[in-house]
Formats: sequence, structure tokens, C-alpha cells
Amino acid sequence: MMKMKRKKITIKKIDDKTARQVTFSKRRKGLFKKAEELSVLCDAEVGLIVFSSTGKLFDYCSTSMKDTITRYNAQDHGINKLNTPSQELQLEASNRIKLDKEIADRTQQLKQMKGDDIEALNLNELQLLEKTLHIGFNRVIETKEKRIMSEISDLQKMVEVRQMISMMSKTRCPSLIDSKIGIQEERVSLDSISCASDPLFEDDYSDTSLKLGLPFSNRRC
Amino acid sequence: MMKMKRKKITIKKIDDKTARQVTFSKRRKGLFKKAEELSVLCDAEVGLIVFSSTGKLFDYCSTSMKDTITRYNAQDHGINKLNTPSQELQLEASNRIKLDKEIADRTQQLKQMKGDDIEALNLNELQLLEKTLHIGFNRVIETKEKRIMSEISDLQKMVEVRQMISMMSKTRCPSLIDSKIGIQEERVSLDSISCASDPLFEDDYSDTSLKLGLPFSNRRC
DNA sequence: AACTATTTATAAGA
DNA sequence: TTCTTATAAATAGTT
Repeated sequence: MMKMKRKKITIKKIDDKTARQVTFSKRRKGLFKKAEELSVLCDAEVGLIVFSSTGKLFDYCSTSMKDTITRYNAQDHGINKLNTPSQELQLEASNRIKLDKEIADRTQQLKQMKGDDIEALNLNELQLLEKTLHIGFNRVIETKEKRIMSEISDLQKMVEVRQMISMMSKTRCPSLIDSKIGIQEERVSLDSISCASDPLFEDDYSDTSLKLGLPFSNRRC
Repeated sequence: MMKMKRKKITIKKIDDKTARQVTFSKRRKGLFKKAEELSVLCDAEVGLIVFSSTGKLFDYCSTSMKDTITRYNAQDHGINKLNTPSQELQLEASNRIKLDKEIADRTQQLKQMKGDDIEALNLNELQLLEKTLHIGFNRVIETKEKRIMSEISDLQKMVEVRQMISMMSKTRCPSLIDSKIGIQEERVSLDSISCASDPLFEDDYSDTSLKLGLPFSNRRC
């Protein structure tokens, strides 16, 4: 059969019932798809309610329709109010908006500190960020140093205690001491504090990283 | 400029904030249009609620949102019924707790990235933080480099144009050209892109910072 | 905000 | 309803 060329349609009610039904089902599918795409792509909350001309309900919500409608009601838009939102509810709503903004703000800051979404920053902002990161980095390094030093010192003490016990056990009752006093070694794994075996330090920033003259040279454990 | 071919996109959250906003406004417009077309063509009742990621509300309804939501509620979804005002209040309260927690969490993360409140972290957490900061730092540096390079390139172009005009004005009518064409210099302050004069670079981490062979040596501006 | 190459939606027909 | 296909419409990437 000769194909009729598809024509541009005008947006007015389709008279033919069957055609209307067909179009409804096609376009409804398309609309719901677009709604979901918008919510996913743009991190938006989308609620969609459709009643067909025959009264059948179709709905979609990116979260839950209940929450979305509640949030919708909370947004104060004067005339369009549903129910009668109490002042309390309105207060909650404005609080919520504030909190949402705060979260968005902090999320953005965190992202930027991780180096994401920084394209839009100007040079001064970039330098401020750089400085902040640098300070944070140095503090972390410093704290890590202290932590390592204290763990080393703990280790050292343990070794000394062990040596003492070992010496005692040579002169007294070895088996008794070992099992009764039972040094719970709470062993600090050497792996976790050794710089050389730490993948992090195999990076190209060892110059800024921890440099410790670790007193491991003539340790025998 | 070379036009990049448009690519098929995958439906997942757009990372770049600006791009996300642009897409949001384009697609939102499209979605609302489709919603209205469906309601008109097919004689359907359509209600659409959209909250942007920044919390802004957009809505459309072919009749009135109040009626549509009422009708939606009337359709019995058993459990899913809309809340009474007092239930809404409760919901808001629990939402608020959630949001408060999220803010506290992000605030803490931000603090730690700035090197505060890190005493309680263990060695692994400290190293993770260190790595994150290092990555962020490098990205910022990289972005800053790009920014500086592009500003230098802009400057260079300006200088070339100026030289051209200067040459022209030597052969023709200097005063006319200078005042009529009137190069708006939109001068990029050298201070803002000079590394040497930047207090940040006087710090002890210049080794990780930008090293650029700035082509400024025999510039006469 | 505008452009346009390309993808996506869909009207008409099967 | 589902599929096919020509065409209209939407829009991603860019200016």
C-alpha cells in the first residue's frame, strides 16, 4: 500500500475514539519515560499522575508519591494549597528547604575538595581551594606521623616486656608464665605502618609524604 | 570550531552541575509540553510535580492539582493513601532528623578534609583521607594550570591584535583607528596569573605546584 | 540563548 | 496490541 506521509499534527482533542486510545498509550509511554529520564539525569524528584479519559489511573514517581505530594503541599503556593496546611507544617516546609540547601551546599563543597565540579571556579577560588587542601593534607600527614610514632613506641614496649618475660622464663617456669600471663599481643601489623610496602607511597608524591627515620634498622622481631 | 558529533547519552545522573542544570531546564520544558499535549490530545487528566535538585518546585496540571491529587487519593491504593496533617507533621519530623544527620555527616567530612577532628581516625582512615586529599589537590592544580594556560593564550591573542593594529596605525590614520576600533582590553591582570607573586607559591610545596615556562620573558606590555 | 547534527518520539499504516 | 517506517520533535554538544 502507498504510505501516506506523516503529517504534523495540531494539538487538539483527537475525535476518533480508537485513534485517541492508541495515541494515549503511545504518548503516555513516552511521557513516563521522559519523566524518569529527567529524574535520573538531573537528580530531580518527579511525580506524575495521569487519568485516561476512561478514568484509568497511571502514575509514576521517582521517590514515593506520598512523599512528593507531601513536599508539594509543604511548598507554600498561596491559593493552590491543598487541605489546610497548618502554620507548623509551613514552618517545617521552610526549614526543609533550608536544610536541603545546606546539604546541597556541603555536598558541592565536598565534591570540589575531591576535585570534581571545579571547572566553573575562577583562579582565586581555585587557589583558595588548593591552599585548603594543602593545609588539610599536611595536617593529615602530621597526625599520621604521630600515630605511627606512638604505635612504634607501643611495639617497643611490648618487645621489651616480652624480652623481660623471656628472660624470666629462662630462669623460672616458662610454660606457666606464657600461658597464664598470656600476653595478648594485640599485634600492630607491621604491614599497616610500613611506608615502603604501602601502595600509597609508591605514588609520585613521596616528597610531600612522611619521611621518618624509622628506628627499625637493628630490630630483631 | 570543530563540531563534536552529538552522542547518545546514557541515562545516569549528570555529574557536571552546570550541564545538569542546563539539561534540567531543557528537558523539563519538553516534559511539561508533552504532558500538556497528552492531556489535550487524549482528553486525559494530567498532573505533574517536579522538584529540581536545588529544591525548586515546578508543576503542571491540566485541571487543578488539588482535584487531581484528591482523585488520586480516592483511587484506593490501600496503604499508599495520603497523610492527614498530623501524619504529615510526623513525616516532616522524621525527614528532618534524616536531613540533620546528613548535614552533620557532611560537616564532619568537610572538617576532616580540612584536617580537623582527625585524631580519632585510625591509620587506614588517615591514609584514605590522605589519598583523597592528594587526588583532589592534583585535580585542582591541573585545572588551575589549564585556566592559566587559556588566559595566557587569550593575552597572547590580544597582544597580537594590538600589534596588528599598531602596525596598521603606523601606515594609515593612527588616531582614527585607535579611537574607533577601540580595543576593549578586558585586561587579564598579570597579578592574577603570575605564580611568582602569588603568596600561595611562597609556601613550602612549590614542588607539587605548577611549573610553567611562562613565555613572558621578552614581552613588552 | 541560539544553533544544528543527531537521537528520540511518534503518526500513519500494516 | 505490536511492528514498521517516514517524519516530526527533542535535545546534546557547542557557540
